[in-house]
Amino acid sequence: MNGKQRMVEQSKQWLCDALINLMTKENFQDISITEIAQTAELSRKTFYHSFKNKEAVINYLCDQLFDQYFEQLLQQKPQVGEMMLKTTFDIFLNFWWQKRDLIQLLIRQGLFDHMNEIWQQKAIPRYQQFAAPWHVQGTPTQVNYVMAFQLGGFTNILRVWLGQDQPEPPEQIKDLMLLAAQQLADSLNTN
Amino acid sequence: MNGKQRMVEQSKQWLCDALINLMTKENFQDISITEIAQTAELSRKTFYHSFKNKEAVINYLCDQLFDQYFEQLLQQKPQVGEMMLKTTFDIFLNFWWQKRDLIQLLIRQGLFDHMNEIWQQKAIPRYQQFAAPWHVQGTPTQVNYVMAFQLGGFTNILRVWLGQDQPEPPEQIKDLMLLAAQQLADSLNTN
DNA sequence: ATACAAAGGAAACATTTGTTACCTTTGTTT
DNA sequence: AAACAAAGGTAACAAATGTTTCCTTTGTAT
Repeated sequence: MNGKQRMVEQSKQWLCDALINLMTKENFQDISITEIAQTAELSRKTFYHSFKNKEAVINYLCDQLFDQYFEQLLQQKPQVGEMMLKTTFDIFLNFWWQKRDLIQLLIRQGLFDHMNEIWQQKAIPRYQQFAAPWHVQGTPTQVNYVMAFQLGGFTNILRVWLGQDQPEPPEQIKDLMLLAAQQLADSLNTN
Repeated sequence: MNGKQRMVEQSKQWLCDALINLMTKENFQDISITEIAQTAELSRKTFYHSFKNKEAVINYLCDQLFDQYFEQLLQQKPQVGEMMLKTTFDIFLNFWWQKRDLIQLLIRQGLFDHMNEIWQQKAIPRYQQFAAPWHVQGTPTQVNYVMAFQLGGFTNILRVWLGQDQPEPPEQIKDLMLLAAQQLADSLNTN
């Protein structure tokens, strides 16, 4: 990354930070571009040079979050076989526990689904080149749906978990998630 | 419902229809309130009387969809025990298959998560007074997470399914969903 | 070192948004 | 039937949005 690009990225980051900062005090809807630019000590022109609108800032933020998550997942690459689901849960829960302040802010501002949209769009292609718990056998279509189901389940647990004012520590949620998966499995076995 | 209320509901419905109509031709972001009002042959004043903004129209629409779904679910109330999960899948898939044109429109316009948000918020309290497949034993917290997981899974399958130009017929998806649940169950049993 | 391209600032601009004031129409109540 | 309240229409309004013009600054390339 050269100096020019770094300059742009820096501006984007400042605008992001400004928006997050404002969101702790004010409703997302009521925050104006002028306000964001002023807080970031940049001109409105620079805002519109960096982003299309307010939502695009959230997109950028979520993109970054997602990339961080995937980086961490690749480092601690869960091994296929036993414990894989548990390890994946662990990485998932610990990552989002670290980011809980930001996520709670997004949830309170009604922007969680915005994140979810980006998450789902980026996750599906990425997981296709990666051994995930749902990567068992099956046609590509089957894998896709199995993945969608589990990914949706994970994300929604995240929503419920961090949507609370005082979320439980990640270890407790891990047990609850295992129970959730187990109960689903049981409801199949009664047929 | 008296005539006055009916009048308001009628206006809301016309505005809804107008927005849906415009969304088939134009990007949601680019549709102005003026345009919606003109298409509905009502004044901007009436729009602002009925809704806070464009998003509120989508909320209203999604509220209606949700209520319709739940009505159908209560009519065909799946019985606890065997086949419950399958019956629930059936109702779910057939309902959304009927509504696929609208859902596909929402997905293409990036409004699926908007629907998801409303869905999740309304579903969790409702399902608490209703025997659902995840209503097995456990503390309220446990039931809540089990429910969140499955609900998120269902919704995300819906996204992937109807996000396609030519979605498979519901029967095929039902098999895929059962497979998804089964594979999750299997990945637990290998531990 | 100079020329060049990309980024930022200032300010003006048309549009859109959300709100308001005033008036007319319509359904409800007594 | 008369009075009233709620809804719709017209038109004006301030504020915010998104775009443009012109100019300055700052890295990059030759």
